Amino acid sequence: MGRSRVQGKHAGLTRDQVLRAAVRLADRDGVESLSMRKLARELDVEAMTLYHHIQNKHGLEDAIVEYVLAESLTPPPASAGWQEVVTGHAQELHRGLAKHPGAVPLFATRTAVTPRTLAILEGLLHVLRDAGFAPRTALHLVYAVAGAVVGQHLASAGEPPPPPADLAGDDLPVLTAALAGGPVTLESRLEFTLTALMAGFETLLPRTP
Amino acid sequence: MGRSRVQGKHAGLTRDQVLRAAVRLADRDGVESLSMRKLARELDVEAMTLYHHIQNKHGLEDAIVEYVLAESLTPPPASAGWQEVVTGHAQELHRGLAKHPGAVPLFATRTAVTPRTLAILEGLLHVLRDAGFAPRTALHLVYAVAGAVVGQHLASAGEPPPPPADLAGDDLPVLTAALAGGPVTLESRLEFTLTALMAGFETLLPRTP
DNA sequence: ACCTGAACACCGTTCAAGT
DNA sequence: ACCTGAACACCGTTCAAGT
Repeated sequence: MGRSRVQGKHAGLTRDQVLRAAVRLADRDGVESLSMRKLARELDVEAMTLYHHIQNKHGLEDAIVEYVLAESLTPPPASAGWQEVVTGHAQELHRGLAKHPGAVPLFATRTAVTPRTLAILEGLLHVLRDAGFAPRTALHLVYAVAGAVVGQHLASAGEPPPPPADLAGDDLPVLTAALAGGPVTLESRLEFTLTALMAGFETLLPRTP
Repeated sequence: MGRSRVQGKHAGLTRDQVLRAAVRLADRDGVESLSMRKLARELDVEAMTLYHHIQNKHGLEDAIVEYVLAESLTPPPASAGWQEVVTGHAQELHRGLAKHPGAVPLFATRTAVTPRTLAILEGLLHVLRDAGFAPRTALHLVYAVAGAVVGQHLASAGEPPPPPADLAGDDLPVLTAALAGGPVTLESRLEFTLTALMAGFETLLPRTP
């Protein structure tokens, strides 16, 4: 709002426009096919122009991850139970990745450490510590949940989920039985993993009967 | 052993040599910098020669994943407790990834469904079913473990593990406390995650006192 | 059969130059 | 300040040709 922009030729390409276009392209065609030149074309600009808004391609990838996280994660409510807070965080992360499937592979290699994500992390740790977890245990717990969510997304980000049911024949009876109810979906895998993790976390807590 | 190789010029580049060189280069420089041309140079051969042994770069990446898994995973002992079998499998996967850090990012996008990996999966499912898990639950369990191991490896495959201790100041007291004992390592994160998962799995089993 | 070389359509990024 | 165009050093892959 209010930036006067009558200097050059196209005038006024913002970093935010660049990032939004990058996320859109990644979601449409996949990150691996996202190139500086293609992104520039999409923005009706020369490729070199982008370097005024981001450092380089690495920086663009980091920024995409930060963008998705900023859009998805909210500070945890300080007055809720730790189970609620942790599963809520997992769900936010899950929805963010589901909304931006093209960005998922970037979560494999890049990490976004921003003031905002650090503040959210601190919020989670605070709730967990108040619930009785030691600070370091709480940090491990958050890493475990985040790693599980990202890990399950990545596992289904590749090719279409391999339906090895046909290959099975009679050699793989238990696998065949397991797949009889249809292919295992990302959602069901994620729900199972988080349920198991949460149940496991409970056992780490000192008894409070 | 025994293949006569006196036909062309260099004579006798095998697929296995190609794969070994690819894994070595990936571990040395990272997958993202692994190129057909570089790999060919390493093997003292023209880039196009590689296409006689692999379909294309995609195929090479799949083959690297298969190579690492074949090297790391063994069929589970049929006569061991399910806890032993599952944690053993997780450890094999962990060691394989630790031995080939350059290949780790590939596990994010590619999946290796070979007769061998399917047989190992069936072995795991068999043990779990005998232990009282429903086939589909067993499959979810294996996916949860594999996703956790890969997820934790990926989380630390990126940049040097972010040491946000200094950024913390006084705004992030619980995080600062959590990091007081030094940075959280891949090993400790993995151990915590697997311990929590295993504890969670126990609660899914019908009581057998 | 196995390997080569030139060629095509791309990349990310630097640098000097334009307005 | 912001944007451009040419240039450099790369890519993966096709294709026709060599032995």
